[in-house]
Amino acid sequence: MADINVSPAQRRTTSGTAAAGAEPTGRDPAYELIELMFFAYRDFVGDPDHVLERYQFGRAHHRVLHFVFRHPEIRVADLLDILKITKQSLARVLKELVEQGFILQKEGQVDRRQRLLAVTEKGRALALELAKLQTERFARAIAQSGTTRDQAVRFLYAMIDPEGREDVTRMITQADRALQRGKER
Amino acid sequence: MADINVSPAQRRTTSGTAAAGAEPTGRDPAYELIELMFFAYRDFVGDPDHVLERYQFGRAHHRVLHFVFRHPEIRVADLLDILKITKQSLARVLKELVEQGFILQKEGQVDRRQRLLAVTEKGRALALELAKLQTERFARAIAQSGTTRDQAVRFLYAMIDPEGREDVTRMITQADRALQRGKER
DNA sequence: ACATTTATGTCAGCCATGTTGACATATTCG
DNA sequence: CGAATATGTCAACATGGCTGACATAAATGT
Repeated sequence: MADINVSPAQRRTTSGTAAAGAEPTGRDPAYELIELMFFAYRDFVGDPDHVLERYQFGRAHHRVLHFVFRHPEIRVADLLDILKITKQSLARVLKELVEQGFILQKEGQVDRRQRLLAVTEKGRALALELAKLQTERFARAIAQSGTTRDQAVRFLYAMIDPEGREDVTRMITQADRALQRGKER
Repeated sequence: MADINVSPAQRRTTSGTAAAGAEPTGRDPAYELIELMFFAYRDFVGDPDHVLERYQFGRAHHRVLHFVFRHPEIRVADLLDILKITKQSLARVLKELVEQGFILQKEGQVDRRQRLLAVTEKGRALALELAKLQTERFARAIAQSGTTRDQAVRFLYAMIDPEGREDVTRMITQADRALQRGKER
């Protein structure tokens, strides 16, 4: 309650469309938003970064751990598809996560070529710890900015390429359901 | 007007505080927001990435070019301070930007140890092109999400570490003024 | 005036994480 | 059975961070 910050927006009078004598070549660049996005993301990933140092892990490990946590028994190919990296890149970090006991691989039951990935209890704990850090940042940001959670969701969603939105939506709801099933069991 | 998208938020009923029989260890992780932020940022930097390929530049070049564009005659030390990288890292990309005529360095008038950095006309053009791509993404996101620009600004601002906010605010307003002076001249 | 500090540059090497290309293995499928 | 698929692995390379050490020129303090 104490921390309603003075935001840069309060110093602004106009926004967007140039009223001054500029060329009519589209709209004014939104430098403020661009830079805020840059710094916001930097801090957003900064929290987990610090924790991951404990295990000599980097952001790549975080991403793998997070999405494996969110998609228990995910196939390697699907994980690659989410991360949009090559299997060689994945192999390096995945190897370390497996060796240190955060993730385990098991042979697929229906298709034995598959190496299904899932987090161990240790992996779950770390993934949760990192997610909570980021969740708290969002909670603070939402509260302090006077936005609603849904506004933030809609805004970030709309920042994604239109072609990719459907996939992301599907992915998220699917993960939510999978995690829900895990809890019930 | 045609493109009011169906956002993931519309499928949700509750949000945040767990009503189910979970442990009262803080709030539910905001996986949706976390992942949306990840994909939003990926696409946000993706646009410039494609353009930069033309010059064999990467994101590092983009960041340098952008902040030099925004802070004409910036000192090397100040640029390092904004980017939070080492001078050795900066040197590599800066060298290429100078060699290819996007940025020029001039000796400081008052303190001749300084190498003040500024974009050339070519550099300005590229920086503007990239900024416009990102601006369009924001404009779309704001329009389609039914947020206001100020809401977005306040939200992103509040995502930044509290300790860093003042600096960011100061930096942005200062850059705005510098750019304004440049226009008037 | 001279010693110190400051602003910047540079060399060398390391690390993390991405890439491509080629090839191996096991399994499934038509 | 042969082709396609899922995965793993080896080797080499690119990018962009990092540390440490050292060099130079200019400013600054006593």
